Amino acid sequence: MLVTPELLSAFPSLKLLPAPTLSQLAQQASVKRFARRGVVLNAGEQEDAICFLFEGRLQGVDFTIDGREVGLYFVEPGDFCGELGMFDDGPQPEHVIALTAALVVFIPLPALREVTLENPALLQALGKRLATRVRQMTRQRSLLGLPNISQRVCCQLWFLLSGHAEQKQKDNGKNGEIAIFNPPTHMEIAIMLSLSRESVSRVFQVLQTRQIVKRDGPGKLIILDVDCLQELAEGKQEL
Amino acid sequence: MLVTPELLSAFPSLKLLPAPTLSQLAQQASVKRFARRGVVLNAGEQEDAICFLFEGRLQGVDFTIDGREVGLYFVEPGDFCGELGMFDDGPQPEHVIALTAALVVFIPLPALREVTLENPALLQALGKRLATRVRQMTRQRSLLGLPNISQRVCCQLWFLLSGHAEQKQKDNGKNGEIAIFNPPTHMEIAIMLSLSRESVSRVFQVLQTRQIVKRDGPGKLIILDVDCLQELAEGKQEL
DNA sequence: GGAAATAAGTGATTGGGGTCACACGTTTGC
DNA sequence: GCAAACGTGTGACCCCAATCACTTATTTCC
Repeated sequence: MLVTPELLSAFPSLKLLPAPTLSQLAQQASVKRFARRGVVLNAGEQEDAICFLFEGRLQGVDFTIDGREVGLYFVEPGDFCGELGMFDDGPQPEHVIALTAALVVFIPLPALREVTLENPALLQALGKRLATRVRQMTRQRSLLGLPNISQRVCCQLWFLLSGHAEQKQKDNGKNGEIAIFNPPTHMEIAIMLSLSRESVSRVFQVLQTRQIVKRDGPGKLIILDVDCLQELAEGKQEL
Repeated sequence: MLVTPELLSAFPSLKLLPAPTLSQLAQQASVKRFARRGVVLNAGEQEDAICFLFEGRLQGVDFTIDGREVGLYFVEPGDFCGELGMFDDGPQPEHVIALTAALVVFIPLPALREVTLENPALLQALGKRLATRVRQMTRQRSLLGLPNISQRVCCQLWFLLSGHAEQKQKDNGKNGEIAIFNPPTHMEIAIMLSLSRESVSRVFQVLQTRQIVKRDGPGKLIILDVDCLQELAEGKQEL
C-alpha cells in the first residue's frame, strides 16, 4: 500500500514538517495491516522504524520472566510508538501488540534522523513524547505501591479517564455523560495492576452495585459518580 | 559558591560543549549543598533548572497517595536529574532527595535551552538520558509483576549489580570480588518493591546463610555467588 | 560522650487476596 | 450456525506476606 504525504500529515507530530520533507518521508514509509493480537514491535529487538498508528488500538505489553503478560500503555490513532530508538540504539524495551485490527505506518529511523537534523522541532516533539511517557510511567508506578486493592483499581480507572480527556469531553458535550471508551478487560486491568482477574472482577461488582460505574456494552464504561470515583482513587473513601 | 567552567566539564554530558559555551553556562549556574534527607527537587513543582550531581548520592522518590515513600531511581555523581522540564513544561513528577550530604550544580533551564539551539547534540544527549530512564522504568516495572517475593528481591539486587557495572568492574580487577556499593537499606528496597521491610530482611537472611551474598560494613554488599543470584532473579531457582 | 534516630533481626498472629473450580453469556471465526 | 474462545461472575479454601511488637546493633548529631 502506498503512503501519501497527506496520510502522514494526519499525524500531529508530523504536520509541522514542510511539504517536501513529508513527500520524502512518505516515499520511504510503508503501511502494514495487523490483525487482533498481531505483533507490531518486538521487545528486545532493535527496531528500525517508528510506528504511527492510523487506525485501531495498540498496547505496549511486557512479559515477566515467568511468562505472564503485563500491560503498560495504550497507543491511540494519531499517536506513535517505538520512538526510543531515535535517541539511543538500544532495543525496544517492550512488545507492542494490536488490541484490535490496526493500520500502522512505518517510517524508517534513518529517514527520520535525517529529518531531525534540519527540523530540531521534531526532535523536541519526540523528546516531549518521551517526557510524557516518563510522567505516565511514574504515575502508573506509584499506583502499584498502593496497599489497598480497590484503591488501585479506582485509581487506574481515574487515570484512564484523565488519559482520554478529549473523548470524554466530546461525549460530555453530547449528553453530559462521562465514560471510558474501549475500557481494558478485567484481565487487562489485572495485569496492569499486578492483581488477579477475580479481584478486579469483585471490585467492579461493588462499584456497579454502588452505582458508581455502569457497563454499557463491551466498548463503553459509564462513570456515574465521578466525584466518588476520585475520592476512592485518592483514598479519601473506602470501598 | 562560584561555578567554574572546569567544574562543569567534569560532567560527561557537558564535556562535549565548546569552552565559551561552558563559561557562559557557568556564569548562570549555581552550586548548592544539601544535608542528608535534603530536598533537591520537589514533585509537582515546575522546576527551572537541571541538577548536576557533583558529590553525594540522590534518589528520586515518590509518595503514594496514602503518604508512603516509594523509591524510584538513584542519581550518582556525574549524573543529572530534573531533565524532564527541558522537553515539556510540565511539573517535576517526583521528588529528588539527598541520600547523603550532596553537592549539586543547578543550571537554569532557559540557559540550557538556548545552548541546545546551537548544540543539538546536547538535546540528543538529554533525549538519550530520557530513553535510558524509560528503559530502566520498564525493567523496574516488570519487576513489580513478579509473584514471588524472593525473586523480586533477587531481581532488584541483580539490577543494582548491572546498573553499576563500572564500579563492579573496577573492583573486580582489584581482587576478583563482585559487590554492590552503597546498597539501599532493607527499607529502601522494600519501598522500591512494594514489600514490607521485614520481608526483605527475611529474604536477606536466607541469602546470607546460603552464602549467596555477604555484608561488608554498611557501604558494601558482596555478591559471593553471582550465578546463583542470576538464576534466582530469573526464577530458574527457588529460594 | 551519650541520647536519639536509624537500621536490622525475629517470632506470633491474621486476614487479604491468590488460586481453583465452576457457571454463564457473548463474540469470533470456520 | 455452531463450536471454540473469550470475558465475566462467584463461592470455598488457604497460604503468604503484612502487621505488630519487640530486641539489638549501628549511626548521627547535639
